[in-house]
Amino acid sequence: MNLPDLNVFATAARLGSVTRAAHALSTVQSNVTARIRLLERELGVQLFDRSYRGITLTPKGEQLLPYAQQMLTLAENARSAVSGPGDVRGVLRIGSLQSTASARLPEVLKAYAQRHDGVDISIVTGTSTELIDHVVKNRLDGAFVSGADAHPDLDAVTSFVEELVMISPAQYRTIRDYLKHSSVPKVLVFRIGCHYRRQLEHYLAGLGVGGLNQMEFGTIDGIIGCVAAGLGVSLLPRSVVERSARRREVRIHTLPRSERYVETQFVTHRAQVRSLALEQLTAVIQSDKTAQRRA
Amino acid sequence: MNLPDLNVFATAARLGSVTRAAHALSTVQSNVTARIRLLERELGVQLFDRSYRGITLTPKGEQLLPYAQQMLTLAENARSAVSGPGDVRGVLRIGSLQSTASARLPEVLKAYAQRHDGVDISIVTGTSTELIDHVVKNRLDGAFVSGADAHPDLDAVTSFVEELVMISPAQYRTIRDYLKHSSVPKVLVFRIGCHYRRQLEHYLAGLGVGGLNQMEFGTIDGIIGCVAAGLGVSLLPRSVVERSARRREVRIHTLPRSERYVETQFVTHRAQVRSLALEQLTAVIQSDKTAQRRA
DNA sequence: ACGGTGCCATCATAAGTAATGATTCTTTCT
DNA sequence: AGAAAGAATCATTACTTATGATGGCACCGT
Repeated sequence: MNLPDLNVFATAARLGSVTRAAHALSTVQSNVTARIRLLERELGVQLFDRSYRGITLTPKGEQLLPYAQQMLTLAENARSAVSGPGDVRGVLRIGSLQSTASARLPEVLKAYAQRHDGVDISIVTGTSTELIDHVVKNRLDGAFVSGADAHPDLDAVTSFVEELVMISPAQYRTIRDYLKHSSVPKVLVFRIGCHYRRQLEHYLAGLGVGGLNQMEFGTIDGIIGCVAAGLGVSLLPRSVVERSARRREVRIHTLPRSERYVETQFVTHRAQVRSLALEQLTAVIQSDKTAQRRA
Repeated sequence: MNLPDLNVFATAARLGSVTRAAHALSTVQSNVTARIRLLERELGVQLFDRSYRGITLTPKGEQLLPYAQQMLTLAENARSAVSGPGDVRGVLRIGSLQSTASARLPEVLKAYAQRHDGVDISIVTGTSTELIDHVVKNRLDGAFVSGADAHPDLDAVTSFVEELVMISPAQYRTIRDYLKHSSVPKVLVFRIGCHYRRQLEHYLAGLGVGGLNQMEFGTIDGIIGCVAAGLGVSLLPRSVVERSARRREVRIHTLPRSERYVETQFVTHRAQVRSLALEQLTAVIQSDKTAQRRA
């Protein structure tokens, strides 16, 4: 087992294709095949299932992948610890809530990219529960989530504090006003699992509203648009609403203090070896946070 | 950077000699030299200082070593995760208090060796503070210590609960009896830093005895012998005293409940990748503990 | 001072591994 | 059936690694 071969393995696993891995590694297809076969022979197990459409990891391959990744990041870290950072490169797989992605991430990523280009960042969005699962299962290097209820396998740092606001069609001046006019309030939420939804339910329960009529959305603008059109209300970070092109079409209701704030945390796997790129990203998040606090 | 070369590097670092590393790895000296030089060229730093007596790590080399070790244990772990454990081999560097080493370790090591031979274990003894430092600095894989005051970098599991007893020359029937006859009590202890010493001071302070006259020893039998000869008193685990050939020559005083027990813990580095051999050792320790409890 | 000893570096050569490009095999899509 | 996409195989070339012999350096004992 040696590191170059593990790198070939990990790349092929990521790209799902021998040919594409060969291109990515600037070598030829037959070589990638040979390296992988060597690994398989050495370990005595099949790592990939081959098909006409490419390759997919076998369960054994899935098992090997995290080890391979850790060894490779350790090698990277060792290199830069010993012979100076050089330019950090690699891939960071980051997850984010959609609201964070649209309102907060651009700034963070811009700051990050300015300081450290050479790192490719891929962002996937999802609900907190999904993202946390991905980080735990090592399919993401880190994620911005809400309410990471102190998961034992995760490290979390608070990255943003969001003010939540409720939005309603523009004609209602207060939330009670809206509730009065719609016997069963309609609530527009992101996909199920989103943390904001619980917050919203809790708040409305406090106002004596029980059964919610829920609609699920994939995009922020969809939600705001539908609220504007009178379809229902929603709960979103103020930063998201303010940034929307359609913000004049809805009314923004400030929430009582106790319900108002929600923390977005950046979570990473505790037991995993942290790549330099990831260290740098957390550093940027931290500095962004202090900048925010000063403002 | 590849794993075989890192293994050469780590072995050479451990043995402090190119030639001996070559023997240990069943290759030739010139090859070891070449592998190391390749690593040095690749990283652009000097890893060893060469002298006529062998080689020693440079600071850069020291930096690299823990990374190399982690990658190598990860490779081992990966291999056995994917293609079954095979036989685990390697080196475990374990630290122990001298009292634990003489009274408790033989049993543990015997149980371990029965189940998993092929692992070489080296035991070094020292005081808790020394050993903890070694584990933190990664010069030991684990250590049996007392009073590992929740060091943030260490994981600790309680491995033995020792009953401490005081021993005095045989003619004194109680501790007070001894104290009456010697205005400044002499206390025989292991090297400074030993946790038992604090315990003893605390206990004697409770009996109204202040300034202790202390003598330092390197061996258990030395202490017991000197106590027998009337030189002073000491505080030791009952298991140690009972096992001594000279136990009839001293009197054993049971301590009050509150001072009686001390826990020996097995500590390991929290952030370090754990080798399989180390996992197995902790497993043996755990099972030994439950066996002990049942007895 | 001088040969002996232990240790590392260097070098030419042999042995072994890895990369390439061309070709073949397999599976699906049209 | 033919085309397309993708992986395996293979002979060849390029490169790395291992070997054993040799040389150099710093000490040690006489």
